[in-house]
Formats: sequence, C-alpha cells, structure tokens
Amino acid sequence: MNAETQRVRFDQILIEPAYRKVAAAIGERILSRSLREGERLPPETELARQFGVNRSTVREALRELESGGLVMRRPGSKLMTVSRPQHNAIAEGVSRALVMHDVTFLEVWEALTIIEPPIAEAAARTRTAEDLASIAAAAERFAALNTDTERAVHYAAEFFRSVGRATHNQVLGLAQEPLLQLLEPSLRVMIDEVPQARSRIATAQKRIAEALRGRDVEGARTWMAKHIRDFRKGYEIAKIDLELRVTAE
Amino acid sequence: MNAETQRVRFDQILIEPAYRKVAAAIGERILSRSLREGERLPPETELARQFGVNRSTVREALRELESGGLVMRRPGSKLMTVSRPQHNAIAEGVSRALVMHDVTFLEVWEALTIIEPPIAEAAARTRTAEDLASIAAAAERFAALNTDTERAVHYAAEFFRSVGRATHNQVLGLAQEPLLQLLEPSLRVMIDEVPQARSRIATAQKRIAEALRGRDVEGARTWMAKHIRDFRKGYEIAKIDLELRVTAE
DNA sequence: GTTGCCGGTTTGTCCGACAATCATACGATC
DNA sequence: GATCGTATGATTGTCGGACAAACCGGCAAC
Repeated sequence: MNAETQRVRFDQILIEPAYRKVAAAIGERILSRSLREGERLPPETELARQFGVNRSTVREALRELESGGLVMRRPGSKLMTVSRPQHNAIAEGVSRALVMHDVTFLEVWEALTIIEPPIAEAAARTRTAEDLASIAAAAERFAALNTDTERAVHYAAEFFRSVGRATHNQVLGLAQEPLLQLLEPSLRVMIDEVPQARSRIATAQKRIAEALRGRDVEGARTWMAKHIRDFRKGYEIAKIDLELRVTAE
Repeated sequence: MNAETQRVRFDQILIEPAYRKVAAAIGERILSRSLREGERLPPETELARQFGVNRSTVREALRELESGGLVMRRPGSKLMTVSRPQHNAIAEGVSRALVMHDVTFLEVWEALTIIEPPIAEAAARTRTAEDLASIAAAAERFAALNTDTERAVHYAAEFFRSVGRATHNQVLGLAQEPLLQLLEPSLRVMIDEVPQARSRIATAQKRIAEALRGRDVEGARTWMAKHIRDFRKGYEIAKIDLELRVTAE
C-alpha cells in the first residue's frame, strides 16, 4: 500500500458546450415523441430565442441531430422536419466505424455466415406474399443482368435486404445493412473476376426463394449458408486476400 | 400508354450545402488514412482558409464529423484529433434509430436469440486466456451483487460484451452492442420484479463460461440459447408486454 | 388546371469580435 | 531533478449582425 498507488481519485468533471446541450435537449424531445415524425422544427431564430443562445449555436446543434438522422429536410425543401433515421444512413455510420477499426473481409464474411442463415430461417416463417414478390423480383433482376456489374452487385445486395425485410424484424434488417455495404465493393471485384460467380449466385438465390415460398425453414437456412460459403470460395478464386482491410465505398 | 404516365423523367438534382461538402472532404481524408488516428486536425481558421469558406461553415462541418465519431477531442482538451469511432457511441446512434422505428421488445429479443448463440459458438473457438478471465470476472461480479440492481444490469450486459470480444470479430461485437443497450432498461425491471432472475442468469453465465473454457462449441451455443430464452420467460413473469416499444435510456 | 408573380420566411453563408481556456515554454522553488 | 507558478500566444465557444438565395403560400391571369 505505497503512496504512489493510493492517490485520491476524482471523477472527471465534464463540461459540455452549449451546442451539445441544445442538441441533447431537442433530441430528447424527439425520442420521447414530444415532437412527432414529419412535424416541422421551429425556425432556427425561434429555437435560438427559446434556448437563449445564438443562432450559430443552434445551427451547430442541428448539424449534430441531422447527421444522427433525427431531423432531415424533405428533398428539395429547406424546412427541417423531425424524421426517423433511414436505415442506410445509420448503417453508413456503422460501416465507417468498422472501416476505421481495420475490419477485415474475413470478419465481415464471418459475420454474414452467422447472421444470414438464421435470418433466412426466420423469413421462411414470417414471409408474406408481398415479401416473396420482392425477393423474387431481386433474384430475377440479378439473373437478367449479364454485363452490368454495378447493377448486378446492387441486386445481389438487394436480395439480402428483401429477405431481411421478410423477417419483419427491423433489428435484423438494420443489423445486416452495414455488412451489405461493406460487402458490395468486394462483390464487385468478385463478379468481374470469377466467371462462374453470377450463375452460382443466381442458383442460390433461386433455391432460397423457393424454400421461402414453401416455408421450408430448414432449406432456407442451409441454402443461405451455402450461398454465403460460396462467397468465400469466390474470394479465394478472385485472389482477394481475406485478411485485407475493408475500405469505404 | 396514356400521356399522364409517359412523362419524361429527370433525376433529382441535389444541391449540397457547403458545410456538408467540407465535412465530406475531411471525412474522406480520414477514411482514406490520409489523416491518421490521433493526429490533430488543423485549426478551424486554417481549415476555413484552405476550403475558402467561413469559420462558421467549418464548425458546422466539424459537428457532423464529431457526431459520427470521426473526430473528437481527448478529455480536457480542446484540440480536435482524428479518432476511430467508439463502439458504444456508434451503437447509441443505432439504438436511437431503432427506438424511432418503434421496435418492440419482441424484436430485440428475437434478434438476440439469433445473434448470441452463434457468437458464443464462435467465442468457444477463438477465446484466449485473457478473454476467459474477463468473462469470468463479469460473471463473478454479477453473482456477487445481490442488491444493487443498477450494477447487476451493467454486469449482465458486460458478460455479453466480453463474450462478444472473445470472438475477436469486431463486426459481431459492434452488431450486438445496440441490442444490449436496448436490453438494459427491460433487464432492470425484470431483475427487480422476478426473484429467481438473478440466480438463473448467474447459473447460465457460469455454464457458458465453463463451456468456453473447455472449448465446448456445442455447449456454449446451447447454454447461450437457454440464457436468452430465459429472458423471455422473465419478461412474461414480470408482465412486461413483449409488443411494447423499446424506449431510450 | 397550369402558369406567373409577389411578399414574407427561412436558411446558408459571411464578417467581425471577444472572453475563456488550452498549449507551451521559461524560470523559480523545493 | 521534479514540481510548480507564470507569461504568452493559439484556439475554441459563443455572440451579434448582415445579406442573398431559395422556399412557401396565396392570388391573379391565361
């Protein structure tokens, strides 16, 4: 019990700048539904008056809320309205975080092997007729594209998204979105480099879609697992180093 | 093919405000590692000069980057440095998004049933001795707390986190974090309302920890599944409506 | 029903300013 | 030699005011 290690400890005192307090205040009102979605926010001058701060300070707070997706403006409008964060916007933040943390392709792929098969399984139980339609549409569009890599990649990802939506569980849909965003760049390379990639993906999609149609829980899970395993084979054939760090779009 | 539906279509032209362009420019430099982590950002006046905009505009851009976690200041400093986003900060954004999307307890619980057992399975394969130690520490601390609900909840969540870390897959760790954040409030209620909750959780933790120690892949998965299923029973005993929407902290 | 026009709002951006705080270097002290 | 006090400059947080551009809603005209 020597003197060096027995120093008195104090908690760090945190001083928050006004712009953050303002952001927190508005954000709380939104989260608590006191401000409802679609409702427009008071003008900046009005907010500044109410909070007793300068308009510049309010604007900095708004930028914070804006990048969190809690407020946005409808396209082509300048009026700020309360909004629910868009999935792809939120996922982009997650993707950037993962990129900054030097996540490898292997980690993304491994996460996909874990999360996608159970998603397919759940989707087999809960899918509606509309879900089937949008899943089939994505699969058909992918199969129809023999040259346009860019759009093929898009529909390959869209297939996963539509299966995710079919679970009717938003948590799962949002959890898979960052993975898809990180997957896309490597998928692009793979589809270009590996000739048989397109047909293998198309086949897997068809099998999965069939299983979902027949509410075949087991089939959906195993075909999805196979679909994901195929990606890894594709990586290896395309000579994409699995230990490589993923990069932003 | 009537005239109404056959209008010529134009893509929406998007005009981005300067503050967003500035944020994008700086963000890109960070993502591309041109600005490295820990490195300090040029002063606001300097950035304003380089971009040819006003300092106010730069500040709005910085708030955007700040809330994305790409820049931060070390505690007690005012100098902005490049940073990798903290997991809990990112997860908080995801949590808020899910709250805004009216996610129910059932959805969160269902996502946990899907994601946690495979995580435990993966952890059984990859855990190190240090991982075991921190998992055991969380379990012991939880078991030792018989009165302090707040900290008990914290260590129940911390147990999941340490198992997640043991996978050595950052994607999985980050994917589970929002779920834990949303779980905590309901866990608090449950531990207070259901007398046997503590002992059941403690037992499950112990079994999972043992399985991880023995690299028992199957055991880790099934005990984790049981652990999660128990939460649902707890919800029902505590009369927490599973269709209830989750709320922010 | 579409188009043109008009006044009032609201936002995006700029300028200039100042106090508080931080970073850093330099002695002074024990 | 390590710690402390101090002086100086750099940087941020916040403020006030300003103005053009774009948007909003309504009304008149075709």
